[in-house]
Amino acid sequence: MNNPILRPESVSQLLEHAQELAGLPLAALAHNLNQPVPDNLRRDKGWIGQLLELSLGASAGSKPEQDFPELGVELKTIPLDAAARPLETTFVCVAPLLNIAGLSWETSNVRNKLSRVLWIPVIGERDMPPGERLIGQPLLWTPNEEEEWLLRQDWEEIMELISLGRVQEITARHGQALQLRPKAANGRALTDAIGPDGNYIQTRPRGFYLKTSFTAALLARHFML
DNA sequence: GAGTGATCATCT
DNA sequence: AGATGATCACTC
Repeated sequence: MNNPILRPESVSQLLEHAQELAGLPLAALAHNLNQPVPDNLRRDKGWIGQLLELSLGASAGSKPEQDFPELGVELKTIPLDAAARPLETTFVCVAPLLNIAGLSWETSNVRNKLSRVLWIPVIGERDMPPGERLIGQPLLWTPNEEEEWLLRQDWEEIMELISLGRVQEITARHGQALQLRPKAANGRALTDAIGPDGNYIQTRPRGFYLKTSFTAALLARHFML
């Protein structure tokens, strides 16, 4: 077992730690870290992600930054079924709905977060107890030209609609790789956005998510090599 | 409320 | 069965 708590000093060290976890059931990792193991994720949706953050020494917190800012790496766990297909979309970051005039893809939060991602697959069906799910081989990924092009097209299209006051028209069907969906504590959570007439409206906070077809493809591209 | 970690619950 | 829209826990 690698040393928890210590922050990795280099990307290679981080990757080594992640590789040492491969094959381990989540319950074993949790026990080593003195963490409770829930029977299901219904009330602990972030349990797996937070367990891996703790194990790999990621900075906890709610700052809109990468998990390892000094390394330029974002950590993401991704649930896979037995066929290595993603069971869920991947949350990237919240979407700005106001003051977006000067934003560009190059400086966007989406591009920053996805510029380098350490993917930690977690294998297990939805009905499998979290503790029994297995940690898979990690993948350090940077979007290739085609992937970045796709992400950029989607981001620009979605952001244009938002800037035009059409956020309420955007559904999860927009975009090939990236999609916009609600991201909130519940349906009563509201925030300001631009309305159809250029005025302010109240709407649900939104987040950018990677579609499963995109993450499935990027995982396949690497693991089939 | 806004951000982090995400999966749940329901509809098609 | 897979995707969409809704929701859970926690921190600040």
